[in-house]
Amino acid sequence: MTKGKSKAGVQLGAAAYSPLYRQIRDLLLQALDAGEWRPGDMIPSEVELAARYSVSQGTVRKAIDELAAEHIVIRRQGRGTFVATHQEDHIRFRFLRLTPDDGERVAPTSQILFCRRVRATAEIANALQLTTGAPLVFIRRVLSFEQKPTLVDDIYLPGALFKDMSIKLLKDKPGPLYWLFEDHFEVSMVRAEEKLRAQRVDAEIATLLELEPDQPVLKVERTSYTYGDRAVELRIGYYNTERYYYHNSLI
Amino acid sequence: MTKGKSKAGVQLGAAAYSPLYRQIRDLLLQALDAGEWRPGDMIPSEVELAARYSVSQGTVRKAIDELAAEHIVIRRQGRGTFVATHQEDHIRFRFLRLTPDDGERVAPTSQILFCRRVRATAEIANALQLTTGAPLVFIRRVLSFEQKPTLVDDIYLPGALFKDMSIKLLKDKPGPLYWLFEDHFEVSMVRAEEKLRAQRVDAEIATLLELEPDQPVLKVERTSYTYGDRAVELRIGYYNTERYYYHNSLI
DNA sequence: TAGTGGTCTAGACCACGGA
DNA sequence: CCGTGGTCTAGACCACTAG
Repeated sequence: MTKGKSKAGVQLGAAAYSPLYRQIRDLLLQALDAGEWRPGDMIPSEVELAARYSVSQGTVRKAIDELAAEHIVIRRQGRGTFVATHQEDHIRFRFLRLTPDDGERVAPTSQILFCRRVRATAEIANALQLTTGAPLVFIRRVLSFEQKPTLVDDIYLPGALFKDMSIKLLKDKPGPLYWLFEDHFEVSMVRAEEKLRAQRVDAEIATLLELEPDQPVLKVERTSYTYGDRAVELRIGYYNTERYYYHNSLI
Repeated sequence: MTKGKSKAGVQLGAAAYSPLYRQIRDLLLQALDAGEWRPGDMIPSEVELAARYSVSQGTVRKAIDELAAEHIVIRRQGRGTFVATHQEDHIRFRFLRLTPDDGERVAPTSQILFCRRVRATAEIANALQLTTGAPLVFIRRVLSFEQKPTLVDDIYLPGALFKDMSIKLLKDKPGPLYWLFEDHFEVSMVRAEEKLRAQRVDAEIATLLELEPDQPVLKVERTSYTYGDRAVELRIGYYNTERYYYHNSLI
């Protein structure tokens, strides 16, 4: 791997050229996916990785730059590069966009209402790239800010990945749900797509959110993805936006 | 500027160290702000800029990389680097997040309802970093998808920057409003912050959106910024999300 | 074919954090 | 003090576009 003679040069045709640094990026992603380094771990230094893959440090650097831009990995000058975790507020609040009209952003408290096994409807199966009838875990919870229930989440997870999920497990583990997913199920949420709408709240959710019937709520449909762009969670949220708003940056 | 002896070395204290490539980035930003290159223009090549600022091509490259990441500039291999414009769908749909439940994403048609001069309330003045009572332009418009009114925008602009804004100008210029802003007022929108809530529609907006009274709508408060992180627009949008949703990516 | 951005390398030095 | 990531340079070559 000397003199700009890239690995890509070996590829047939010309369809799928990808630069060396992206190939390295993908190898790192595979290693992460395989659990070689876990959330919070330091990954090997740039020099080590360069040796391991027989490329220059600059190429490894560019590969890591991309992973850092996706928040899959976090660089800390003088210390090293670490696998991102949802324990850090930095990451956590990228997925929890509700922000108070006044006062500080604080972590909510979570109350698990149930954790059931169900079968995938056609719609859910489609979103999670499963077949209709596939086993699912179905969790409902309420998040409260300052003792006020503000958000109801209905969460659907592929049964195959979350085998021993239980209400006990959910109650034993404080902190963000995604931290439990990382730590206990080795499923790291890397990005998500959301669809937002304003809707009248239905009776059931209204009760949970202590709202009058027919009040407007923000409905948030989220599909979350792990390393290989694999969908591993479908989540329907109902947000009371009377004193909180959903924050978004257009960049 | 040879041998890693950075300009920053000259700075007093140590408070505000900024690497050379960021200083170059800021200089480019100043040039953009001054109108040296206009939206759609090609900026000088990396080699030229390197000569102009007496740094290596690699340093210019990194400066431009940052601007490209912010979508302020667009790189096109083999052609050059261009100042981004809101004419391109790529940029346009980053600011227009409404997406149909089914069917293709298409550009809406716009109907201007009025364009007035008003004075800033304390709240608006605060958002736009003006003083209370400062002159504003106040525009209301309706956006329709497939002849269905779907979105009402109330837009507040600093009068000083949009002196000859008029309903005639607004009606003469088709395409995105931000393109008019760029082209006629030399104000380029670079990023924005939004606050979203679900709300009952008020009577006035309901009529415009052809909705029953008290229907839920998505209220979107947007503050938009130009080059130097200067707020130059406040916009309150009311979205009918019955057949469209607001799309967001969590990355 | 010339000119642009894109990739890759090699090496020197800087800034930061912890032992 | 050392090891980490961060910056900067210089130079060679690749990929793409347009004339």
